[in-house]
Amino acid sequence: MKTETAPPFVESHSPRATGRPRDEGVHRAILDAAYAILVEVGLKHFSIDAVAAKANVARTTIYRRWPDKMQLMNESFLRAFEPTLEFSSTHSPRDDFRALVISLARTLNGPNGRIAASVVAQAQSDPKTQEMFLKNFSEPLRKHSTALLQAGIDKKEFREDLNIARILDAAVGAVYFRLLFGQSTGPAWAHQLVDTLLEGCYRKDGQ
Amino acid sequence: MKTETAPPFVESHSPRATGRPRDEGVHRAILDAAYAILVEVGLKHFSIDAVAAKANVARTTIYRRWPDKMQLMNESFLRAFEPTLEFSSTHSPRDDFRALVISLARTLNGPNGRIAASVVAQAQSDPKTQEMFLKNFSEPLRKHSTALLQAGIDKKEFREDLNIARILDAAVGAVYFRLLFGQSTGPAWAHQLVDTLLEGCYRKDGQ
Amino acid sequence: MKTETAPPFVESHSPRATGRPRDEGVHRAILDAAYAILVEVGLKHFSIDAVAAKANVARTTIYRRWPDKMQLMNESFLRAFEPTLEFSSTHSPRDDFRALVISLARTLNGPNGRIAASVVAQAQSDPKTQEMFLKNFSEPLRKHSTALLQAGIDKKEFREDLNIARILDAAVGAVYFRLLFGQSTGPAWAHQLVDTLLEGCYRKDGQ
Amino acid sequence: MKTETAPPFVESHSPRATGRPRDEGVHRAILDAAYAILVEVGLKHFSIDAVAAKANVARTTIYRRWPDKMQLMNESFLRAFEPTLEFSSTHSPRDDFRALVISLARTLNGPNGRIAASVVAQAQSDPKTQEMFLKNFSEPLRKHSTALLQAGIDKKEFREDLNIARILDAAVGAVYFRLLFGQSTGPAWAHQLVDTLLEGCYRKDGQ
DNA sequence: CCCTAACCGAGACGGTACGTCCCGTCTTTTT
DNA sequence: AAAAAGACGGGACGTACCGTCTCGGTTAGGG
Repeated sequence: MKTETAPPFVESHSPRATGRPRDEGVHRAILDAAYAILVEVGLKHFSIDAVAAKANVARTTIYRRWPDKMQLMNESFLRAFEPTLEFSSTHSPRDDFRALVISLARTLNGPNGRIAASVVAQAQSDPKTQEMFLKNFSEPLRKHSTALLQAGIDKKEFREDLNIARILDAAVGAVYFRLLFGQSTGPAWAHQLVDTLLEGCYRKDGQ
Repeated sequence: MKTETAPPFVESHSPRATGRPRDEGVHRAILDAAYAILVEVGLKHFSIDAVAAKANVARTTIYRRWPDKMQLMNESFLRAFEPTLEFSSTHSPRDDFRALVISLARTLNGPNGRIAASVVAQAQSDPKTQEMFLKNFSEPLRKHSTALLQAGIDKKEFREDLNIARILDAAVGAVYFRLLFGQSTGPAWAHQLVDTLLEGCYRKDGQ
Repeated sequence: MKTETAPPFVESHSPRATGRPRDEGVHRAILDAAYAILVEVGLKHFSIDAVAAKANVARTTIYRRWPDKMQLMNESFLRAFEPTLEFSSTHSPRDDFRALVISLARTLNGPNGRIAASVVAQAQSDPKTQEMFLKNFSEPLRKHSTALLQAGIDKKEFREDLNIARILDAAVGAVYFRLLFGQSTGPAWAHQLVDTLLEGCYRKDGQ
Repeated sequence: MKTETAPPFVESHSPRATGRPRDEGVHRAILDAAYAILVEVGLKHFSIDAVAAKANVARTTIYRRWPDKMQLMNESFLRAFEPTLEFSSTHSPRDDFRALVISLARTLNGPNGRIAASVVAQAQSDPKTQEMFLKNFSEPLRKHSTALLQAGIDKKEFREDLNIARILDAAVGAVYFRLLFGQSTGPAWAHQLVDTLLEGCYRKDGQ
């Protein structure tokens, strides 16, 4: 009877067994170009031709790595937001939550905001983009936030019956809505938002 | 250089005295077709050709009335949401607010939600669409909601220092975020959302 | 008194009932450009892009009129050879035949020869081209030649059992073979060819 | 005393003394694949990729041996027609000539005909192919045929002033023309052709 | 018996051209 | 004038091959 447990963390995609290896610089150049175009001239002028020209790369080279425009944009988005996912954890749940929301708001207030908005727009006509956004970006953040708020409950700081999911819907939704309609999500605004939301989180008794 | 853009809502003074008058039925047929296409096959396949074909109308006829694709979509959106703007007012501010949010959530949960999502997507590369959405749709709703919540404060039902604007950011943002990412905004969810938000609105004393 | 005879040669395809009529100058410009490219730089560099550029026309305009490269080339060929189909008829069958072969040889010896060679090449991977060549170019010429040689038989100038089809195979084949392999088909050569072929056509008796 | 066995002039046809020798089987596999593709799916789908796939060989391996597509096709053609060049010689010039033409017609009537037609097509945009065809295929056959007809003259079987070159132009041209336009060159047809041509070759006196 | 140069597979890369889909403008006839 | 029909210039799409260029892994012969 072979239990035959597969090795726990094997990367199944054997990276490169044969053939000329891909030029990593090209990869970077393309993503950089894609990022720059999205930020500078926007979604409407984001075309494979434009990216290829800006990256000094043949159009075919792009198609060799990404099946279409949308996938390229998705990866461009992911790369732009990868370093963003550093969550700081302190003692205080409310401070952590505040920091998290403000961090999100600040990020989306900068150039990366244009990328995120483009991705959201694209997601309206591309299920893959939608899925990517949720799975690779939204859910991790949500998972972390949930834990954070739960800690607040455990510490008796927040109400026991707090509906964590809705608080997060509200916080994240508010930030995105303003992003999508050209309204800044600066620190002052973000502070107000968090304060307002936290107000409903505390315990009614002696606080 | 004929700009020739007829205003969406005809002013009372008729500028032309001669020539064949515009067929009003054609106007409706086009908007109906635009609506149907957006709802049925989505933003990606929304093209002037498709609308013209579905409306049994020549492409020229569309361009005579709308300067481009985007304006047509905008008007299609406005028409779809015009009858939605019925606000019911009862005695209780909290019930009114609840009703309002649930009404918005329900509307966006139906076929009209696809239109709204398309408009939001388009707004990312078209300032005019953004402006239209804010001015003709978002602001009226916001104005009404603000009054509603203010009434709650005046009635001493809500905290005096309630940040109305942020509560609305949160409520509206949450609904749109879920709309944009394919998550339903059904009544149960909407109820939870409102309950959670209201929790932070009440006065701390005996309520 | 109007006898009202229907026009003898009505084109059944109602040419253009509605819509903006096609610009005939564009048609000419495209065919001219196609012709020039085939003659000057040859089949290998004959591309839709090149033709469009030379004709100062959008690529799409070409595709609106011809389904693909090959059909364009075919029409270019037909137009180049249309004025060639003037057959002169004198009293003497042998002179007529001689004139015909020499005429064909001379035509193919000039710039039009490059077009014809390109068409023959293309016919090897496109049945439509093959059919077009045979039906619109080869057969008319063959039909006329057959009549011509038959007249020679009727006049007792040629042998009664003359195999007209084979004589034509030989004459036409010889000209094309030389065309296809870069050997000139000048008048001297053509004369020799015809003389040689005619030698087998005469009656054996006192002639 | 130096033995100095260094070869005075290096033979050009032994370029490498070291390294892994080329696999002869690969050479055959490639040419077989090229032949098969040309015969089965035609010139249009004859691509290096297709040949490589069919031969189970890397594209590089092909390019190491042939500079480009055209040269590969040329060699494929030559190999296909190499064994064809067996000329049978009997006593009778007219029979030999007849046999020769029929043999050519029969060969081109079979699968090899597709190769030959492809080569002729390619020759229209590649001088090297043209030269190859003439030098390696056409001329040897022509040289042999010329000798054969000359023998007929010498034997007083054919006319003294017979224009051998034109007779050959006619015979070969006729066969190729039919090949290039999808008309069979079967034995019956070939017989008729030869008979017709021979008719003009005989002496006028008592034969 | 190992060294080494060439072979072989695989595939990246810069390119060219293809044929398609829309865009928004224009030109013409019919109503 | 409006309306239908469709030509036109143009931009971008994604695909198919071209011929060149690295790679890692394999074979023989020559030292």
